[in-house]
Amino acid sequence: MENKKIPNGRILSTKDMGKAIRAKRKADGLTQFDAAALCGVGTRFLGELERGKETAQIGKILRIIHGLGLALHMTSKGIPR
Amino acid sequence: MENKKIPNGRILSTKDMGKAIRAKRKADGLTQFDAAALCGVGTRFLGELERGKETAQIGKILRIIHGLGLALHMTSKGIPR
DNA sequence: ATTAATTATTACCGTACGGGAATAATATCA
DNA sequence: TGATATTATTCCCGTACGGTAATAATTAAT
Repeated sequence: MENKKIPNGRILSTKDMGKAIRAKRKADGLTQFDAAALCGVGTRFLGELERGKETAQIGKILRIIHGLGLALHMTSKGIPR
Repeated sequence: MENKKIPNGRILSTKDMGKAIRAKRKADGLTQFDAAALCGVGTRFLGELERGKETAQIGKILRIIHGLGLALHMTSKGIPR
């Protein structure tokens, strides 16, 4: 929700997700153009996702996440699996 | 990707995500109807998401995840944050 | 085995997603 | 500071998302 810090990569909003994706992309020294091509999406999509677009489609998001070498985990709150 | 087991809630595909969401919903004894109402989405959306729909929109997905008391985390592969 | 509950499928329809390209705005670099 | 690189915005357009309701199919309960 708040754009400040993301405690241990917890995703509460699309903003959080976008920030994490952008951070990884930049850490790897990729432009949006490069990363989009690498992940098989358009630059428009990647840019919008990084800016926190709520209507972005999950299949494409997962392609970006895995294409950039990120991992996504779902747990039950309070009881990590 | 394979629909068998999901090691520690790792999400590699929309199928994984859908299975995890359905599992939590059932563990809490909710019908799709109840859970959809709880999370503010339609039953159609929830049903499709649980079945692994790739074009479901992330904003709505996050509503369901948090509405059901699940948590989502993104990490860099190999180096947990 | 039968009934009840739940889920999947289908239809209608208004809104909109995202590719690709061009251009404006912003950030980075020397 | 000026040049270059990168990102954001805008446009066109074909495809489609998701709410709602009805119904078929499947699962659960008795």
